[in-house]
Amino acid sequence: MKELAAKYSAKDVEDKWYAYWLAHKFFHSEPNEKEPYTIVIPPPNVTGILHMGHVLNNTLNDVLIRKARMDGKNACWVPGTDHASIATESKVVARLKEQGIRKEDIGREEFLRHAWEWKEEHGGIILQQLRKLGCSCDWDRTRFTMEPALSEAVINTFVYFYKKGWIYKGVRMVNWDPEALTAVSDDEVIHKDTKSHFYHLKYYISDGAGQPTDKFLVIATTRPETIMADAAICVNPADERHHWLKGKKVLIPLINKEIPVIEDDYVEMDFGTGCLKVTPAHDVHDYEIGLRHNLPVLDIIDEHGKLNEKARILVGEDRFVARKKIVKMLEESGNLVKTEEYISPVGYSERTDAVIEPRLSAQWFLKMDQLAKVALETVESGRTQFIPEKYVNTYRHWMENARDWCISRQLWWGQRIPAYYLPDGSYVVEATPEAALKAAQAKNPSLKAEDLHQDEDVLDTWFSSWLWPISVFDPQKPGHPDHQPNADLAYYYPTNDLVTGPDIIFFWVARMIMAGEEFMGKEPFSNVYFTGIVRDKIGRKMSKTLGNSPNPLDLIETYGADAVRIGMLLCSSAGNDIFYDEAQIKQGAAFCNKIWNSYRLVKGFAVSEDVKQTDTQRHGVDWFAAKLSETIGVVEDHYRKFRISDALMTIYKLFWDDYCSWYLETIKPPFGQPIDPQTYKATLEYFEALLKLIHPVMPFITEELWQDIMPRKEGETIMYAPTPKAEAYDPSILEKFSLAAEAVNGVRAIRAQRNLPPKETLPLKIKASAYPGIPLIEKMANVKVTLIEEFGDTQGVAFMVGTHELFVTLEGRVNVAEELEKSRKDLDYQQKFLAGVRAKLSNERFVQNAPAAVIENERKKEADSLSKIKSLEEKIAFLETSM
RNA sequence: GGGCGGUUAGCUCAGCUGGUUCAGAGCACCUGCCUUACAAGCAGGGGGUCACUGGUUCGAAUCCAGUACCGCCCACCA
Repeated sequence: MKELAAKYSAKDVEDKWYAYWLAHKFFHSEPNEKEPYTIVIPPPNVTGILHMGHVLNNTLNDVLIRKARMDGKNACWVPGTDHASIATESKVVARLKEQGIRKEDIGREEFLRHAWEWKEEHGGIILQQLRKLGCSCDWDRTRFTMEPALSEAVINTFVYFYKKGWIYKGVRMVNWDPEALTAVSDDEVIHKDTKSHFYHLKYYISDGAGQPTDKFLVIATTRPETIMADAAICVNPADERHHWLKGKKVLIPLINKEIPVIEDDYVEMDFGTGCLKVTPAHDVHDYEIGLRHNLPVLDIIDEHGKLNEKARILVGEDRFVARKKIVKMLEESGNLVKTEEYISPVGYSERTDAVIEPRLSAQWFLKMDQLAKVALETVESGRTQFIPEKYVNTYRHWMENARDWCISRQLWWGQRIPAYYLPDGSYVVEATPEAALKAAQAKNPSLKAEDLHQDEDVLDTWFSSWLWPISVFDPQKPGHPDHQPNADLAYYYPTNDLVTGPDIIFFWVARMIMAGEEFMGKEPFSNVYFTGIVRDKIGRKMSKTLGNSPNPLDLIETYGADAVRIGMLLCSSAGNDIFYDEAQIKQGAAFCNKIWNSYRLVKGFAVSEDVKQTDTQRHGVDWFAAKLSETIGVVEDHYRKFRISDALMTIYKLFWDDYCSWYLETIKPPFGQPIDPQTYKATLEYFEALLKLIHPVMPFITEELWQDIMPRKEGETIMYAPTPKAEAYDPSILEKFSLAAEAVNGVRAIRAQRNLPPKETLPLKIKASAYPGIPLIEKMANVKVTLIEEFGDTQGVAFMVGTHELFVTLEGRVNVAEELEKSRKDLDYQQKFLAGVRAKLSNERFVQNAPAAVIENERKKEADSLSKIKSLEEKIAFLETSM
């Protein structure tokens, strides 16, 4: 690099270095004798595109992995994508719909062909986008949850649990998504308070022959369209108001169907009317009551959420249309007593936002009790730590109440459940059709392959991603606890850190822990860092419909990847939602520019053997060495505690304030003059150390400049430069420097307040026999320092650094009245402060109870204050005489 | 309805087991500077009753209790 531009241009360097890193396989890891450091990526949806949440998450991952790499560990970041069953399938369905094709018409095979096509077209775009961000994933290890080996792992796992007796098929009330036409798990249902109505309906008592009498009871319901499926009316046996109903039968309005009145504790007496209509097919609790009382189940709503012929009326109507219509009909028939406004929690599908319909269907379940128990222990024992810790509570609560996991989905995109049905309706579960046939023939030797029919459902996506930390290394392992782990798995497992959002703590994190414990007997990661959710400036979630989500690639294009990374990290403490603001990215870009320009300065120094290092320069060099070591200690501590944004801010200030504003200004030779070799060498070394420190956060600009500091060989990279280590240093160096710096600040403040030109050298008197860093003060503050015993009777402005008194003489330019007023104010403050300290010291109980160090400190405060008061009084006296 | 977390400067947040002059940082803001690395900059500056109330203590932003508001998780009183 010959001429450095005045501004840093990210565009010119990012692609270049990323290509260089790839060409040299710097991201690739193989097991070796070094300590491994492993991260598996939270696999994004295969057809997804990069959003701000990904940027946050993957920036954090990349910072951790790059840091570990520079710390000398064998760092491996495994990337990949998730097939995302529902999300992908619904996208493919939508696309086919545009072409006028319905998936039912083309059949499974053909549909899957389209889906794979779609995956080939869109799959992996997001991984390309991660490259733009600078992510140092081991791309050779890229995995996909539905690639053959990983699918096999999923199937094996299913067979394993089935044979263990933990997977069972059962008819259950499931959360049915009438839009996606599949069952979803409890966790995929979002309850939202929704305005609805509470309809009070009259049910007339039957005369025993199916005719209404004039007596009736009143029930309250939010779902009048389901009355045709009522199997009973239920009252609490303790409810005296309803004792007269015992043994009676009532008639369902409109269809006049006779149903019994039953009694069950479940009914709350003081809710609604105390009479509950029991509709076993369309409500979970009602289903359970139905089981207890042996009630018939009548399912009147089809998979699309429309009333079927069993409803007898309103057949073919959508459930919500039917609701409106039936209310009208009930009103006309006189059965509607009243309608109340009512807000109740309604379940919505996480994916499609359709209102969930409780629906009875045959589904596959995985028992959770044992798995959850073990996985809870993993976290409670601290073998896996959550950052921040507060999520342990959430986790515990869920684990203690985990319900069996509904793992079947009525979809095609995914791993098909390896259950094979025999003509007699029984089934066998085996990993392959061949094995299934064998198992079937054991039951019935005459069976042939074509007699078997595989279950139509696929498995929940999470049933594959829970294996991720294992299967990416050794897909043979899941489902085979006795299988000897291959070399990769043995080396990389357990992984170190997982960075993910708290929204998938149950979906994914908890289940990975379960699978890890079950198949490996060991937790899948040591630490889980939960990020916050990225929100916009005013706190709204980023969403497509709101249009408040910027395209990260545009931002990278505009500001550079390093700037975007800084922008995301600046305000992201673990577990806190982060409020995205483009201003932060601008701040990142400004920092890039600052680094760039500091390098321009350093690189522009002419070095001459004939020049000797000055005292000031030596002072600066010694000081920064100490400062650097001190700060590295702080940074390491932040990293250990996963306080990434604090680590970043600490380095940011070290670079900007300490290195640029203090150090460089201190050692900078006069304009046009060369610098001595000793100082130059130190300056470059410090610069390089800073680059290394900040590299995990800003990979591109640091590589660009590191490569330019000195000639590097092909194949060298800052990526593998060791993290700078803190050296032992003398803390008094820092103390002395800060005394000097405070003197400089004091003079600068006086200059600024009084509008004194920076070019004018001012006389600075210090009342002391010695003061540290006088040459430095003279250079930085543009003053001429004299050490004196008394100020004498010259005019000027005094200030204090600690207990030292300093004085800028400004003969004839001092507004005595103003100075006097200011000094009196200071004196007043000091006297009050002293009074406070003395009150403390004269408090017997304080002196008795407080630790010695604290008392000692109060004494020192008292002494300091007294000395300040003394000099203020002297000053005031002097000023008064010169009025 | 149950649980968890939060409330500190205009904004986003630090402040670990109570005690250094503890009330902080970054950004934003104000003032003055085109000082030959950087105006994406330099120097200086203002700004907070630490949500509220009470308690514990010699001493509370920090510990305890209550109140208010905010957020998250869990939970289908039909």
